[in-house]
Amino acid sequence: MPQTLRIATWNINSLRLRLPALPRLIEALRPDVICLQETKVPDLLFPAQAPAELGYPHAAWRGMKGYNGVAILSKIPFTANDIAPDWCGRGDCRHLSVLLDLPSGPLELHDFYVPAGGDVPDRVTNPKFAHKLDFVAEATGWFAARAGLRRTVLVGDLNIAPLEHDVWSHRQLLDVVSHTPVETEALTHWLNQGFHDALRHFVPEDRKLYTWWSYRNRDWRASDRGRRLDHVWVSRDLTKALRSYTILKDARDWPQASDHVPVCVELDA
DNA sequence: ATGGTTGAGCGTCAA
Repeated sequence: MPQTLRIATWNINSLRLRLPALPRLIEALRPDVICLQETKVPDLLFPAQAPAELGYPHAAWRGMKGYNGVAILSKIPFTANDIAPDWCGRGDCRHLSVLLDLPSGPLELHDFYVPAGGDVPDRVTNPKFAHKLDFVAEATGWFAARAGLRRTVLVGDLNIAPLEHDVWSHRQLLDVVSHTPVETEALTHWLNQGFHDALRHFVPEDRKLYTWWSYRNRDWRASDRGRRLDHVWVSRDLTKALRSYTILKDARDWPQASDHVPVCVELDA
């Protein structure tokens, strides 16, 4: 009887503001591990007692003032896995990795928050777009150098919707940051360094699938101009262990909702 | 082409 493991990922867009929403996520998804992005809280101001109070006694965080920030909350013990570089040398708190201490052996977990990239999809005139492409290229190279990836799960807000049906209108978004060919090709190249797209494992590529809806729509559900920016990837050896997925679309209607909704994948671990 | 909204934290900047 294999033990199942549920890993959730959510761009919480301010941990302190949306801490009251975490019990709803937990009730709905019952995750063993929660990976958060855009915590927007410096490490010294992180509510250190909150994870244990929520039933997640093992926690790690990497944050800064105002922007970015990632955190991992876990029911399962883990050890820090500080093996990655300081991406693009910026110290900007976009990645955290741990080794989950499972009965079947350690499982390597990566929580990423990829730069959004600004508004103009041009690396020459827009330094934020250059940073995004450089970040993805550096991450791709780093995983490429670790050939033979196994027992590894990568989650997070990757800020790129790679497939045609990961956006509401492929044609209208080809020039919009998050869905430009240079980004979607770069993300696919990163994925191909030993990973399998766990959400598209369950949902055929010709079906629309979103995890984010802009705040800038009066009725997000009616207009449904979504994008799939949040991802769960597993190393190829874990493909056969995938059991189910949930995109918690209802969370987009929670009070003071994040513009991203939680995503959860269950696998035999 | 533009604007639309939210968060951090008090200027605008980032998304």
